[in-house]
Amino acid sequence: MELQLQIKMNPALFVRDPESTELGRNIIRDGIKMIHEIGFEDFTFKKLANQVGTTEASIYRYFENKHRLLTYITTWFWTWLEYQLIFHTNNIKEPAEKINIIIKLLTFQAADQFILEHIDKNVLHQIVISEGDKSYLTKHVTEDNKAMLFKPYKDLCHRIAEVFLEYKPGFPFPHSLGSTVIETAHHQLYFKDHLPRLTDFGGVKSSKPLADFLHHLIFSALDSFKKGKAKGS
Amino acid sequence: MELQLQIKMNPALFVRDPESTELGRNIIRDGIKMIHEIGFEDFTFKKLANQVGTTEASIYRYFENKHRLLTYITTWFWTWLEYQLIFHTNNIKEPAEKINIIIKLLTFQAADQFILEHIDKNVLHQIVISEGDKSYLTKHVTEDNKAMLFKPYKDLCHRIAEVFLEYKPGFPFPHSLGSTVIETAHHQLYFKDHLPRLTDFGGVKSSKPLADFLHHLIFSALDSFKKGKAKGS
DNA sequence: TTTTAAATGATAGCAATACTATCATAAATA
DNA sequence: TATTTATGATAGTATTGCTATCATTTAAAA
Repeated sequence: MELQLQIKMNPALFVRDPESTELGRNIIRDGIKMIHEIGFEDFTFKKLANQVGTTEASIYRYFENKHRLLTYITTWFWTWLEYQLIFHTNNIKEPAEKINIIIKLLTFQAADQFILEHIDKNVLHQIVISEGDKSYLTKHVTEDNKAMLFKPYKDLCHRIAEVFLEYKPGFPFPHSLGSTVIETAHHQLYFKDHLPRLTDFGGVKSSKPLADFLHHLIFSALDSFKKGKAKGS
Repeated sequence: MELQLQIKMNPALFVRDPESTELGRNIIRDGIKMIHEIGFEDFTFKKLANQVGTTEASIYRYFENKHRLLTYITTWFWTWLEYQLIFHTNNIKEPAEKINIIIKLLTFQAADQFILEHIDKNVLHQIVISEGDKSYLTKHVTEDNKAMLFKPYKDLCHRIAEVFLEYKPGFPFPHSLGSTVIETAHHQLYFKDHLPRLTDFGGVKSSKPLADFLHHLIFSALDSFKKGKAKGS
């Protein structure tokens, strides 16, 4: 059986649905490739048009601007990651085990059970690490947020928060711990490769030490919480 | 006594030292103001020139481009924050108390003992929260890092790491915890204001719940560590 | 199969951005 | 007073970030 998954994206993200045509899928595929190669700042629709073998105008028929395309692909990633979480934690009873799966997913150590022909997920992960924050670090966050553009990120965060609460009912910071863990996973990977002195894993190739760090961070935060007491120490 | 502090900046950050002239200081002052008002993406040297009452060309005599100006001001902030840390923890014996001061500083709850006439530190803090990450999330990080542009950030992180180690010798992730805490302080403040569902402090004005969260995160991570055992749980 | 609609290509154009260069003048320093 | 240094004024250029028009190809509906 070959499993073909289609992630339904928020229509507010695009002008014309890129999944509906060959050209649209090429724009996504080469867009991911190109943003990864030259970085979001140097990336332009003109360059992308050349790569895809189409015109600038045609790309604008799919995406309002390059920022929307970035939000599209990062959002795609969040949706995919939430699906991974649901899939991998299915039938698992122990919340502690679920947390371990979350850590594996965030550090990209879990096997993916389905293939998406035109999307290179490792490259996509790199983009989310290096450029992902830029999708919401803008003056139009509030507007974008109202258009529900960040819902997949919030859904993922909420789902993680629920697992934390399942493990430790009454824990007062499940969402903040959730977003912190997601962000930290990315930042620490970025720092490891580019600013290693900000981490303790400089020079290490494996993402295991990062997983250990996240593991320690999460479980110590949850385990040390005693009901009726928000502060540690 | 009026204390006038001059932060010596890495000359690689500028073409001509903006602290050396009136115009330079105006560029910094209005630059901070303007980046805060319209956001880094929409900010241009032409607009800044208009605001300052000078020409585009003159601004280019001080900074290579707007990205360098951003790095200049965020770096200034890190240097200032490290100084604050040194000042506020001076003569304090207990590492636990030092950690509490770090939390206060990161959540901007500590009083500043000196004035810098042309720099609005609250606005600067907002910029570091909203735009700061963009100074190193580029394709030229490695180059910039070699030019030591991020040294102040790394110094601050290292100093925090030292306090963590002082509190808990042998703790295996002092730098990662340091950078995580710095980043988390900023992200959670940003989320609180713009994407509140990613936090547990939505609607709360005070930064006290964030301070509580950071407090819990740090102390649980440090306290739960037992020698010879890297993992929690 | 025809007709009609939808998607793409080709081309043009325009205001703004991100610079670089030149020269004159004003201000500070030797 | 001579001379360096800083700024202002102005111009120019390639690229970016779009929008618009019209012809053509492709796909869907009649």
